Parts: sequence; C-alpha cells; structure tokens
Amino acid sequence: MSTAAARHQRLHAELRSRICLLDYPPGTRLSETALADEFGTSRTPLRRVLARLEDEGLVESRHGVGTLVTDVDLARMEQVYGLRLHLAELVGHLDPAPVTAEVLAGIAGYVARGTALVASPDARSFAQLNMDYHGFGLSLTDNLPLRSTAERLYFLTARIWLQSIPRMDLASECAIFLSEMQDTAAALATGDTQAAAAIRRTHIAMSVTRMAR
Amino acid sequence: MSTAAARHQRLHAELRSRICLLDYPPGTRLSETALADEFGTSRTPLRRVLARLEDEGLVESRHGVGTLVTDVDLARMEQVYGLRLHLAELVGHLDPAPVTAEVLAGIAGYVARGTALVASPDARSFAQLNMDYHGFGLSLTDNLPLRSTAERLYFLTARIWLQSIPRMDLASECAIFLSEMQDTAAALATGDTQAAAAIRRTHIAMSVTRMAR
DNA sequence: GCAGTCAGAGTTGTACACAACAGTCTAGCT
DNA sequence: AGCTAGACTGTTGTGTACAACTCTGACTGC
Repeated sequence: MSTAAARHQRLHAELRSRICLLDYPPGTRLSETALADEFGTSRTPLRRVLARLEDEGLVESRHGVGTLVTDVDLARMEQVYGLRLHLAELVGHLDPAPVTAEVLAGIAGYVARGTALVASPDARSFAQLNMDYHGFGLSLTDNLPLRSTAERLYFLTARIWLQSIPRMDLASECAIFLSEMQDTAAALATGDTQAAAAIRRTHIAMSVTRMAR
Repeated sequence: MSTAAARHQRLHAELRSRICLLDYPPGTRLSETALADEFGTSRTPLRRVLARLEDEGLVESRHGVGTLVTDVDLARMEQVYGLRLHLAELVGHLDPAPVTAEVLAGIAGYVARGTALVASPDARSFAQLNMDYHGFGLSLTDNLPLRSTAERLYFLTARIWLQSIPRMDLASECAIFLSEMQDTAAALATGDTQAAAAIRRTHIAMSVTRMAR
C-alpha cells in the first residue's frame, strides 16, 4: 500500500476521532496551516482529508472564514437514527459473518472493558469504547457496503451522546451499555448473529429515547 | 451558494454521468490535465472532484499511472444490490413524502418518456431514463441520509445494466421498465408510497436475476 | 539472439505562492 | 457621538512548478 494513501487514512481517522470525542466541539475553527504543521505535511494533502470530512458532513469549509466543525442536534439527526436502526438490523441478515473464536475473544474483551468502565465511569472512556464497539459490531457482517454505510452514519451521530450526557446519569448509562455487551456475548456464544444484531438495534433505539428526554 | 461549490457539483455530476453511461468504460485512464483543460480550470479543483469520485468507488488514482475508472462485475456488486433492495423498501417506510400534484405530474412524465422509449428502444436512452427515474424514486422520501446513501449505492451499480444489455433483450427490458412505471403511477395515484417502494424493490430484484443469466 | 539496464515520457502527489473573500478594527468625517 | 469607508488580518480557493513514481522501449553488452 502506498504510504500516501495510508497517511490519508491515518489523518482522516484521527481528525474524525477528535471531532466525535468533542476535542473539537461543534463550531470550532480548524486551521489548515496549523493542522498541516502538526502532522508534518503541507496544506495540500491535509485539504484532501478535510474535503472528505466535508463530504461526510463532519466539517464545513467556508471561503474566507475557515473550516468549521458542523453543529448537530438530536432533532436534525433523527432521520439518521431512523436509518441506522434498520441498518443495524440488516447486519444480522445480510452476509452475516461466521462466529469464529476470534469474534468470541473480541466480545469477551469488550465485556471486560465494559466492566472496567462500570467500575470507574467516565464519559470520554464511554464514548471511546462505544466507538470501538461499533466497529466490532460491523465486523459481524461480510457485506462491505453495509459496513461502510453504517460506519459513515455512525460517525455522523456519535457526538450526540457526549453532548447529551450532562443531562443523563453516567453510571446508569455505563451499566446499560455493559448489559448490552453481555447479552450480545450470550447471543454470539450460540452463534446467533441475528439476535446480536437485534440487540444492537434495540439498544440504539432505547439510547435515542433516553437522550431525547 | 458559492460558485466554487456549484462548479464542484456540476463537474462531479458530469463525470459521474459519463462513467455510468460508459462514455468512460471501466479501465479508462482519465487525464487530470486534459479534464482540467476541458472544463477551463486548473488541476487543483478537478482533483477535488476526482478525490470524491474515488471515495465513492467510481475511480481509482494510482501514483505514476493515472486515474482509472474502476472495474465492476455483478459478482462483486451483489452485496451492494442486497443492501439496495432494503433501502428501496425503506423509502416507503422512512419519512415518506406526501404525494403532491407535482409528484403525480412527475411520474406521468416518466411514463410518457417510457412509452417513447418502448416505441424506439435504445440502450443509452434507457440508462439515462433509469438514472433520472431513480432520482425521482428517491424524492418519495424526505429522509435525507436515506436519499444520499441510496444515491451513492445506485451510481455504484448503474453501469452493470449497460454492460449486461448485449446479452439481454433490449425491447423486452424497455417494456418491463415501462410496466414498472405504470404500476408505480397507479400506486401513487392512490397515495400509496409504500406500494410504490415495494414495486421498486421487486423490480430491482428481478432486474438482477435477469442480468445474472 | 537475448537479457538486462537505463533513459525518457507521462502520470499523480506535494509544496508553495498568490488570488479571492469575510470579518474586524480604526481613523476620519459629519 | 455616531457612522461610514477603508485598510488590515486571517482564512480558504486556485494556479503552477517540481518531486515521486510507473511503464515502455530502445540500446548495449554478452
């Protein structure tokens, strides 16, 4: 693989992570020159990354003003959630991946991380774990376009939970999350990816209703 | 709207159309300088467009070689079709748009174009009509992410029909297409967008099985 | 005759200088 | 005092020169 494409992927994932973990809160002005300087490159390859983030709806470049992190609210994102629910369900029906020992080891690891999170709740750790866990959930299907589509939509809504957590009970959210992972582990132990996908779907739906309060 | 963004949209739509109508068959080497010259701009804005097309999977840039139109075959695209089927169905369930007089006028127009197509069948005209009609079908939902996602996946598979038509019966395909549009017109006349979406879904599915032969 | 090598053309990737633009602050006039 | 014009600063968008890379083909040595 060419190093240029690899660097592009790295920068894209890094900036996307910063945006979705609210290191760059909505409205933040990202400086192309500052970022290029930080990553030891010129503006040109960096603009390639920002362009992709703009196509994905995470930033918005305005001539003469700056590159602004987009603002998101639950109302505008409800359409995305409506679609995400169905896609989560589809993971269990469209080219489901065989449940290998590797998969079982993966879910066990997430249960462990979830247990640790419940022991010492932290909003940012929750968000990071949720992000990683979403990637794991996508690995349950071999349907590549489904994966990339669901990923795209996930990162579009990922920030909302962190924005809403001040109005919610963090400890309770962590416990619910761990509970979901445990249920998923049980489903995967029997090789039932459909059940795992259904669990994910209902979890997302309930999470939305809790945030909407 | 800034003229820069507008031009970007224009060039993107134009190149995408050329690729999906096989003006640029798979494997074609697109020259950045030649395209920049044709559109009266420099390589920089044009590369922005090509980057987007690459993210969408329609072209692939290789350093020192060129920007190649991607190759697609039905086998690799079956995953995309599997997803498209469900999304087509969702158009009728997720934020369905009210059936206005404008919508009815739209479908009537497409039936007319379909009738003309049956009168004098032509592969390229079919493909163009199919492309426009797909956009119309998306207008039946107000769910924006569903629209953009379905559009993205459509253009990923749009070329396959034109590639397969030499092994199929063009007149028969045109008749089937017209029949679908007439059924859709009847469904929309009763305000039943769910039925319209279901018709679209079954049509896509049957089209795939015919192409697979 | 054949294989290896090297030079050349053509391409995309990168860096940088400059143009275009938006917002702000100040100076000057009324 | 208030208001307007204009310069100034900082940003993104564009153009262009050059670097990095791939492939081809001819040439040279054996």
